[in-house]
Amino acid sequence: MNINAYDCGSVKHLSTLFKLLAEPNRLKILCSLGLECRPVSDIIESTELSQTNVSFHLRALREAGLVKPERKGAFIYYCLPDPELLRLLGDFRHWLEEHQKEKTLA
Amino acid sequence: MNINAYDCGSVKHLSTLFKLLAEPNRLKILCSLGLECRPVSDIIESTELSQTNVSFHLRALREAGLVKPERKGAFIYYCLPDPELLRLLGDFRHWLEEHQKEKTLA
DNA sequence: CAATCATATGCGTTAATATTCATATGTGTT
DNA sequence: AACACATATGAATATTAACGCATATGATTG
Repeated sequence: MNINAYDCGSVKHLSTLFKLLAEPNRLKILCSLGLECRPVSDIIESTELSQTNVSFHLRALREAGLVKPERKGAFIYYCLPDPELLRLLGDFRHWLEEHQKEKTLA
Repeated sequence: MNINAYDCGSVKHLSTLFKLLAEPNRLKILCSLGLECRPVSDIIESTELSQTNVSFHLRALREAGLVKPERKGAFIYYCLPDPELLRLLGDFRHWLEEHQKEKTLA
């Protein structure tokens, strides 16, 4: 039915993933986590976002399985269950840099 | 000032890129292009979107340099100037699949 | 078990983005 | 030059998502 040269698979899933990553504050949160597990209070501090806002974004990330909460006493630590994600982000960043170069050259 | 474990570089740029990719119809368009150059009419047909809408999204992609227009007579062909982008999309898709597995296992 | 701290949630407001409609521009054809 | 076709654009609307406030929940400490 479709004459696409390239199958992107479930566009829907990809797009929801990208939507999550497209929000600057969520990206900040992911980066502030890095490979470590950190309590929400740490994230609030390092991102300088409001508590409500951090919680809001963490929920989105959590529900998508991009971060995983773990209770430790009164604190809830969040981590990336799959740090591979950071590598992918790095790949994109790298691509962006190259891509910028080409654009300014052309 | 910042105790981030991981530097995601310019979050801003990454986020604008992801924002572009987060729109399902834009993704569709990119995939419908694949490695080929195609006139807008083709894109309209294969994505089944309205002409206006395709044009709208093409503009966004064009302004970001993700697609490049080239006039051929009355037609305007669009291509990916850097097909590497498709590979990155593939990486993400692949990651998503793996990630889903893990989630359902856990 | 009251008080306090960490985090989450419901709700209303606001801002951003997509979509459509009508119309404009640019190109090839007769 | 008039017409038909391909694509773009402006304005209005519709949809979606972010943010803050107030408050709820769950855990710890005295």
